Amino acid sequence: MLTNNRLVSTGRFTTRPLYLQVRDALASRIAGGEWKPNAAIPNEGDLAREFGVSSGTMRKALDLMEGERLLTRRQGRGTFVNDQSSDELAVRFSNIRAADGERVTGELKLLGISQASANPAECGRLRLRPDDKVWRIQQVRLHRGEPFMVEEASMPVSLFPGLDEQEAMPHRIVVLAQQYGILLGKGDERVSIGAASPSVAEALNLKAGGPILVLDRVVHNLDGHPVEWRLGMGHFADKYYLAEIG
Amino acid sequence: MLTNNRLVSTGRFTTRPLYLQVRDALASRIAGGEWKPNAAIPNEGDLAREFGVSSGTMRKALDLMEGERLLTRRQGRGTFVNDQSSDELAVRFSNIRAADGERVTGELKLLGISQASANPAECGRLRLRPDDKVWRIQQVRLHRGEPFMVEEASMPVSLFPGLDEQEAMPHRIVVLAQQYGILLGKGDERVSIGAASPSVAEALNLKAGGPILVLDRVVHNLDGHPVEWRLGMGHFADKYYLAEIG
DNA sequence: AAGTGGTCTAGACCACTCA
DNA sequence: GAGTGGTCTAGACCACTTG
Repeated sequence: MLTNNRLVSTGRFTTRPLYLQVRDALASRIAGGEWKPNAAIPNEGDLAREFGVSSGTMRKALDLMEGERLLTRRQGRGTFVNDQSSDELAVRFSNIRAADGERVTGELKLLGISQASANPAECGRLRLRPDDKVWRIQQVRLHRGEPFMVEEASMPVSLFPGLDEQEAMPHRIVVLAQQYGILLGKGDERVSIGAASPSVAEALNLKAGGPILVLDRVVHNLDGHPVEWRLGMGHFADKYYLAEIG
Repeated sequence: MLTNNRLVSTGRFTTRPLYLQVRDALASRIAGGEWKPNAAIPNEGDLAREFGVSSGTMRKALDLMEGERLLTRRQGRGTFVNDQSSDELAVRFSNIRAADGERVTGELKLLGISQASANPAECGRLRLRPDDKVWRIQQVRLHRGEPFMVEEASMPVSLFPGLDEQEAMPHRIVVLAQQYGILLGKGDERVSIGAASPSVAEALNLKAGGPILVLDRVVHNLDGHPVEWRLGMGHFADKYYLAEIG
């Protein structure tokens, strides 16, 4: 229970642990833009005093947020808000590697964007109802000038209002989410074998019907609600998909 | 610095943090079989007293080990050593799912096991030298009686001495590691498209040269050293590979 | 009621960074 | 030398499980 940056527990009912309430309050400062990317935030002691909790509790909240990739703490320097569009973090949902092990992100070319009512597949993957609206974005990803993956992304319009009116629309969901005050958590990606459709084959200079990898990815926010569904299709002749497991 | 379950810091040189020393000591009790799978271990206070640290420090060590999947803590009940061969944990490196989302582990059929000097590929993936010995194991994985994946695994003989003399050799690396006192950490898996070799095609009832998924996986111990390299090959017509990302 | 882990406190001291 | 996060202590109280 949170009132004016002061956290209280009624003592009568089971309350959300203090350190989680603190985390929520701090996270909303980041999401709301009150604390900007790369900015230093007050030190542990000051924050603890401000929220009326012990420094141990504040530390637990901050440690948790570091694990959620919202903050970076550096001994002797301070605590900083992570910039989700930094080189390091912007690629965290891209798991394609070149043969030499180097991460392949490539550049994106926008093919089209449109708005529609969610189809059954989108309803299932994004947990929407049939009358909910989605953005649909088609893109091609290039590596050294060569197209290697066709992408079809869907996002709830409710989360990204006015997306098509942006002059320079960012292509990465990570950057987009930061702009719209959405804190991203984990995603899951289904990798399977498919056959190149004529349009995919043409875009990637492949033989129609030939084998391709299909990357079916859903990215969630910190609460686990779907934010983006993306279908990626490519041959990945001299590339591989890298998963960390265990 | 650890002497007779008593942890001391010299104060003069930089020492490994206490909670990490405690973690190492507790982990070696599990690896060494002193604490058996599913057994309850002493409570926080008793352990803290035994090691001469505060309960906060002991808690930090225990929390860390819970994150490493060595322990499970349950409020009101106690702290328990995880059984790595339990249904829940034994499958943690298996990421194949059926079309309905159900995890597919299947049964393993052993085709052969042999010992050899590590080839260049094994040296690279397992960080061995050319004169190091490896076990090579060939298996086929069945789902509802149907073979769907051919597996070729390599493991350092130094980690698994006498492996071929076991009467009932366990197939899962997780179970094997627990028997040999190896604590597993994370793994990485490379997923790519390949073509079915004649032998693979025959084993799986596929067309030779047809597209298959190749799963190239290395499992490490808690220190990050490679324990097993496995190549899995299959078509996965009605299955997909699921990766958790972010 | 007894025992467990989970939360929370209010400090101390250390290691690191930077002006 | 001042300021930061990292480690560590020695408790208290709460929530949960079990006999």
